Amino acid sequence: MSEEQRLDRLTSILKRRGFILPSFEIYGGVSGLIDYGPVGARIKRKVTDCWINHWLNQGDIVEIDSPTITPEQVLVASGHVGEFNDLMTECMNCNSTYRADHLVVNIHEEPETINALEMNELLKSELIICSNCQENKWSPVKPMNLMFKTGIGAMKEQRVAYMRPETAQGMFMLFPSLYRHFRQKLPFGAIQIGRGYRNEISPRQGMIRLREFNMAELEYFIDPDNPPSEDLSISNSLINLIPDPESGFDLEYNITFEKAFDIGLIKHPTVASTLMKTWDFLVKIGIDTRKIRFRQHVLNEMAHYASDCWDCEIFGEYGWIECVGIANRTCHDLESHENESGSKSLRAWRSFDEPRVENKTVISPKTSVIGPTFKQEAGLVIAALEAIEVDNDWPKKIELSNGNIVTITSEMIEIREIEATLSGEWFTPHVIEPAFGIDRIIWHLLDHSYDEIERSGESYTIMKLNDRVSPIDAIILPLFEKDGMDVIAMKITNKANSISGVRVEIDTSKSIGRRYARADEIGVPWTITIDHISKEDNTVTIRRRDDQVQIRATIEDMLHNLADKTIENMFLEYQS
RNA sequence: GCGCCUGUGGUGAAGGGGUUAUCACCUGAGGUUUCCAACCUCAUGUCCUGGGUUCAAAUCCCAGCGGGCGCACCA
Repeated sequence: MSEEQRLDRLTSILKRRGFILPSFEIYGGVSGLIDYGPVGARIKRKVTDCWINHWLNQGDIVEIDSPTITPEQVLVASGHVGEFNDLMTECMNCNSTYRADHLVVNIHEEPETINALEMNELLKSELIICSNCQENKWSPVKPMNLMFKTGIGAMKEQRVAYMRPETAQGMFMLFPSLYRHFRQKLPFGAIQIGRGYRNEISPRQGMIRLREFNMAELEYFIDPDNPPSEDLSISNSLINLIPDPESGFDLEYNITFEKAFDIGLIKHPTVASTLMKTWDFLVKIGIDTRKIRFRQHVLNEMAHYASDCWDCEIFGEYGWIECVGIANRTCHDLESHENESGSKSLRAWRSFDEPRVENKTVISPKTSVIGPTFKQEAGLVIAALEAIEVDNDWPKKIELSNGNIVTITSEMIEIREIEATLSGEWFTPHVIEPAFGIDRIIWHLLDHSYDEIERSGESYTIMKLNDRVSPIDAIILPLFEKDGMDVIAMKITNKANSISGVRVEIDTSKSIGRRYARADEIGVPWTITIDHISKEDNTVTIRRRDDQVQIRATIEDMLHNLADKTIENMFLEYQS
């Protein structure tokens, strides 16, 4: 079997056996959209369930679910509307396409703020030449919208909206509710699994770059002055870490998370524990530990909201692919939403250890004088007085917010010493976010599990998925579909499926060897065979997929272990 | 978006301006004491879509759609 063709063989088996297929194929298909077939959808369900439990088990994290249709304002505040509407231009000589803001970066301070008309003018500058052909004949710029735009409302006056490019905004929208739910104590987090949408220019590489994809994100809200940390010494795995090349560290490390944090490679304690939990999850579902690495973003690669960022990359047929992004989004999102919406409920309260007593000198307006003097402008006068510095230089002229200048005399005010007791303060929480690309993770899970072996001169395929993520728990096989074996098999199937959390299927067609082969191909870890002896003594054979070892057990024991997910323990004397 | 290559049953391939398009595997029905893709009989095909050239197009040409690679893009 040639290694070069492995990707083709894997892709075709995924299609043939109902894991992953192109969407809308009878209409020609749409690039960047895929279907999970009957086998793939089961695996996806198992992976996402496992992910949800992984985080919920932490105790201070809850699950939420929010709409994919998102009003424009939300995405203006988050920065996506600006970021996702880049202007593109084309070289009229050689047809190369560029982002216009990248071209003018040397002649303009803030390229991202330029509008289309300005940009067309700037591109006429002789300084801007095509790096491909050295000409400077640029087409008029066109916006490249990476978000799917839609409108809320069926008739006129639609409110502009977009399909969400990430699930995270849902968690930020629910911050006030989460804050109450957790009885106003940080840290806490919210997770969400759902679809995200990006209208990619050119989706490529099978299911790696999709236009509609499954994301799983955690927003973990923390007090930046008191960031929670976990005991990193519980993990002694050596982790492949690639620091930012400009950070002054070596190019690559293989060290524990604890060590990486101690030497300052991972700077933030909560980021460090998030990296560790990300690693734990990937290992739990069966990603090959040798094919995981964490790469620190260089400063200018970081997203507009992030202050510290690591990618978790997994190696597969397409090379190293970013599958999880771990970012310290700081207070960016909550603060932006506070500014955009005017909401005051996006903050948390931090009590001081000791109440702070502050003595202040303030200008206290005498409203009994100011009122009759300034009449309807009195309110503006009081507001203006609050903003000026305290001194004893009266009378003085001050400017009101409506532009009028008024004279304030010492009779209108009183200079007073006041004592204020502050028991705490409001602040905007920081957010640590791991964002998992579920489709990319499932791709690599299948890639790492796909095993091609040779058996009696023929190639043989085993999908070595572990119990946690296998599409079904077991397949029930009557050796013959007669003599009562079919009846026993049906009984076992019904009984097993009535156990909560257990899913089995029955397969009666073709020879027993072929049925084993089919089960191996879709990654079923156990096959249960009913033969003539089963009728005599209620025993069946259990076959272990990965080494074809068989044991004999009673139906009762088998069902018991299936329910407890402990079939493996029945093979203890056959350790391979 | 641009350039090059490409599209034939579920999968993998062969062929190719002219009756009914070929093969293997898979799948379905039946048979066979059938424990690792055994065997026997039978069954199952929009040659990606649209337009053009032609007496005749799955085949040649053009466009679209899909796939691969390169450039650009991937906040």
